[in-house]
Amino acid sequence: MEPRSKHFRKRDAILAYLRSTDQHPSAEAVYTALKQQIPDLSLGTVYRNISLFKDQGLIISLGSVNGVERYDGNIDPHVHFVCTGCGCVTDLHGLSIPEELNTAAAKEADAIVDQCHLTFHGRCQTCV
Amino acid sequence: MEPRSKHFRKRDAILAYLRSTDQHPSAEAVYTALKQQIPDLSLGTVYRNISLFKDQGLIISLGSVNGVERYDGNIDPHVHFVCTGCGCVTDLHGLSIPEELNTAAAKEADAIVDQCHLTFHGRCQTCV
DNA sequence: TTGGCTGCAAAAGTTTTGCATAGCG
DNA sequence: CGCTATGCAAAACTTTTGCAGCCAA
Repeated sequence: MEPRSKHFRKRDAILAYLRSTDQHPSAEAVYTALKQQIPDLSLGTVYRNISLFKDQGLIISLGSVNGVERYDGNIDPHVHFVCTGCGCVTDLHGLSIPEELNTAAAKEADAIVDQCHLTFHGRCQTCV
Repeated sequence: MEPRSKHFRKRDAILAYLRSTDQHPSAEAVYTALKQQIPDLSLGTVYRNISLFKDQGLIISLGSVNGVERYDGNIDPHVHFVCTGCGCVTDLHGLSIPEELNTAAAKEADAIVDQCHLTFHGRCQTCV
């Protein structure tokens, strides 16, 4: 993505990074990764922009893993696996969430449902 | 549940409370609720015991809602709805997680899967 | 006496926020 | 000249931890 202008350089970089990786990084991880290319980036800016993206629906939060919130720039519904050992998060693209669950959930919860997260927890191969 | 002894009075109370409510409380909420009956309860004790119960598999963590971790004393697999407005968490007992997803997930993740969380996010009736 | 549970308070870690500055239009 | 984005540092908040006291065996 071409930066819109110098003014949005950092905001764009943060979103681009979240979209480019499948690591489901934390705010700190985004900061560390971008700090190399953008030395004057500050952690506050990362948090502020991530919060913005979340509100705008440009990214989703996967919730906390070991006390740290993780984010996903891929807002297509998909399934996750979280390793309770190393905290890695991987996509399970082979699985899908049955379509009928969404409407059934909205009906039973008597609510407006806008997201559905299906997450498996366990131990990855290196952490068994 | 009858307290085993004075020695375990608080531990038992915390677990009993988690099992008795369908509110999916945070540590602070457990503390506040029990503080009335047990005035000398401390927040550290709640956190310590909750952490213990989690390790023992007596309760499960539902992840963070608005930056606060929520717990469920019902360890039977079931589906949740989380309101992004008020942060309330409700059980959707009418839905179930398709059995075949579990084995498929373990296979694709090439991992040992021990938990599966299916959570819908949206707005409850009072928060629409 | 020993070992486990707890209160209390300090510490640690994460996330938010206030303020001043700089860049864009 | 506003308005927005940002750096920096302080603050807020949640959760963990060290230490001393207490109770049961």
